[in-house]
Amino acid sequence: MLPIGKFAKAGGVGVETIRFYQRKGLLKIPPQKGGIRRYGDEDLKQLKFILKAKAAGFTLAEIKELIALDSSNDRHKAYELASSRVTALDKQIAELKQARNSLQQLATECRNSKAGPCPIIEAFDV
Amino acid sequence: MLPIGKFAKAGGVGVETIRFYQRKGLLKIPPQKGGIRRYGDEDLKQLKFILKAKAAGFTLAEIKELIALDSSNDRHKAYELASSRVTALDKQIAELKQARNSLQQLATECRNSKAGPCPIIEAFDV
DNA sequence: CTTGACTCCGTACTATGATACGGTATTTAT
DNA sequence: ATAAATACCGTATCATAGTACGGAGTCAAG
Repeated sequence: MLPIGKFAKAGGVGVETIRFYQRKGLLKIPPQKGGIRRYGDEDLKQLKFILKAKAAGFTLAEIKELIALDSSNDRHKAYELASSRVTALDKQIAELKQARNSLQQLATECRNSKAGPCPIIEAFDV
Repeated sequence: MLPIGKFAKAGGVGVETIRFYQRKGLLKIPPQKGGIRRYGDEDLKQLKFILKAKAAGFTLAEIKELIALDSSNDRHKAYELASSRVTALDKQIAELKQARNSLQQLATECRNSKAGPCPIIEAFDV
């Protein structure tokens, strides 16, 4: 049973982030021993859940929803949330790829051409 | 020469966004006719520059830098900004792809399996 | 048994990118 | 010529995701 500092370190986040998640209702407040909260494996699991979902692009609000589904075991809702996130990710990835390729193109042109205005600036200019 | 409302519409943004960009120094304040600002082609070009650069993932602060480069014509700096943005985009795209694929996998599993706990929740849980 | 590290709590502040509000001035359409 | 629609300006507020601060309490090691 870890105090908040070690718990945060175990999750790779700051102490204030833990407290922030608690205030947001994403992490429950564990039982206290003499005013000091002690965190166990379940809490760490929950924290890692949050961090993984975050890495998948879920917002904290969506993560809160997912956590609620955990109790209700509403697979359909979970499926929908995941699917719409996949769609959103696809869109975002496509956009970023597009931006990435144009930008790469411009950077190369900028390096290869000596005369005239910088192609990078110019491209955004038109 | 358009007033701010039509100018904003022409760029596909809100009036307040124009004013916000002006305050941030991204858009210059055009000459006024009796207290009312009138926007021309150059202003629209500048606005579209900002929007395109934003779409490429530049922050407003970076865009401000790019705009400054426009005047100084510092190709080397522009190349560096673009390159580091390409690198950042590559990293971001890779991460999103990873997240996307795991999530897709989970969504499929969730739909195909009937028994046991929801794989989506479970995956984040472990 | 004290000193230093850690915790708790509430509140405030940060960054980013807008968006809204309220009062005044100006423009435009009828 | 007057009323509705716009514009101007400064300030405030929002959303998201934290980060920081100050004072009081607690814990652990020498």
